[in-house]
Amino acid sequence: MSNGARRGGKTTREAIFAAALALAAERGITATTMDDIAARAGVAKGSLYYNFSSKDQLFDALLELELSELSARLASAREGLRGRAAIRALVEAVLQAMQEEPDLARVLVTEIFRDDRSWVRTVAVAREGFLSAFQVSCEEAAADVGHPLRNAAIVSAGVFGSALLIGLEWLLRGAQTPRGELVEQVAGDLAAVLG
Amino acid sequence: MSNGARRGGKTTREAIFAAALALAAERGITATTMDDIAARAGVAKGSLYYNFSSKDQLFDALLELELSELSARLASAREGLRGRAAIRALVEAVLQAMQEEPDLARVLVTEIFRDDRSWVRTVAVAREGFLSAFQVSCEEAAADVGHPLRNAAIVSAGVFGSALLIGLEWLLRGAQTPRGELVEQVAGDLAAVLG
DNA sequence: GTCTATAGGCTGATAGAC
DNA sequence: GTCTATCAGCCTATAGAC
Repeated sequence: MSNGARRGGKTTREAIFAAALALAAERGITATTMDDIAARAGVAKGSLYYNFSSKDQLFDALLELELSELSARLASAREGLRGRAAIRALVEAVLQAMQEEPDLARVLVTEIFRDDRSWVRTVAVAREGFLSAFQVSCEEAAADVGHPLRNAAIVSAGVFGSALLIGLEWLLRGAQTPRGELVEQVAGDLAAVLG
Repeated sequence: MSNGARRGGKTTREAIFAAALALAAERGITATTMDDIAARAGVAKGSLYYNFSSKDQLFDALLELELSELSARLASAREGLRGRAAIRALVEAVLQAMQEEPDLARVLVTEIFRDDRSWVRTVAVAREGFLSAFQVSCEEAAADVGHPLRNAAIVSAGVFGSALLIGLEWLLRGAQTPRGELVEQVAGDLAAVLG
């Protein structure tokens, strides 16, 4: 087949990515072998090395693709909004992403704190992008209520951390409450509790 | 040597645990080999298998030990306190643990979301213990301000998540602000921002 | 572009001396 | 209890046919 071969509607590259992401979510990247990926993708191992120069490079490319899509989603969620409304939209976008791509969420959480891998830079850049989006909105929200932040970077990390664990707990419980409602409820509850 | 042999003040078992934890923090458990652990601990590989039946069992024992110590610390931090004061004490205890044992923090974060390992139950039990400590205090705090929680489990997960990412960001920036001050500041800032 | 076959290195685990 | 020596299996990566 010519470049961009298709298998059941997917290019070979896409099939490889899908298999690699699913397996990495199940057992972690290190424990995922090239044989596993080839088998799940329905291609031969040789095709993996035709499309990617190594296992590390495969996962670096996969993470870069997924992270750039995620960044775009967060950016568009915040578009046209500011302050508290923007924060709520960002949190809701995080929840939506976790719900729609739980495999990606799991891989990111387990890889985002590692610093010895070849894709550290890819992940670090994305992490900072997420946090800075939250930080801008947090500073706006604080200014809006006349309460300037002393430690904006740490506060926005806190908001991001809430969003992550709230998402995990929510998914664990079957994601019953609708996203918008959940964000509204929990934001109010957290403010009351932290006072 | 008789049972409980010592190497530089540590029993062999302790030396093995210390080496295993440090290596797992650097590269993850899967990527840490028994040869690495033996070399860093200054013992022969045979001694690893004399003290533990397998690599999985070694890490299960390590995590169980560390998690039970962590649980005890959180429980004693909350002792005699309720509501907001208890929440602040819990968050501060989390920050202290992350500061004093960054290796453990990193390993826990990366392993806590995996569900295919032999130590899942060990980690899951600890996770639920942490969250329920937060949940009790959150419900008290909410009741104290006449704002009953609609989703206590999710809200307490949110508080725990804040504590985790706040701790990471704080450590990343050199842990300059003293813990107590940081918790007080950030709790107020978060409440203002989330409104 | 995709396949099969195979090389070469590393890893978990065991056996047996001391 | 701790050591050294060694094995059997698995994993990344390459070579070459089609």
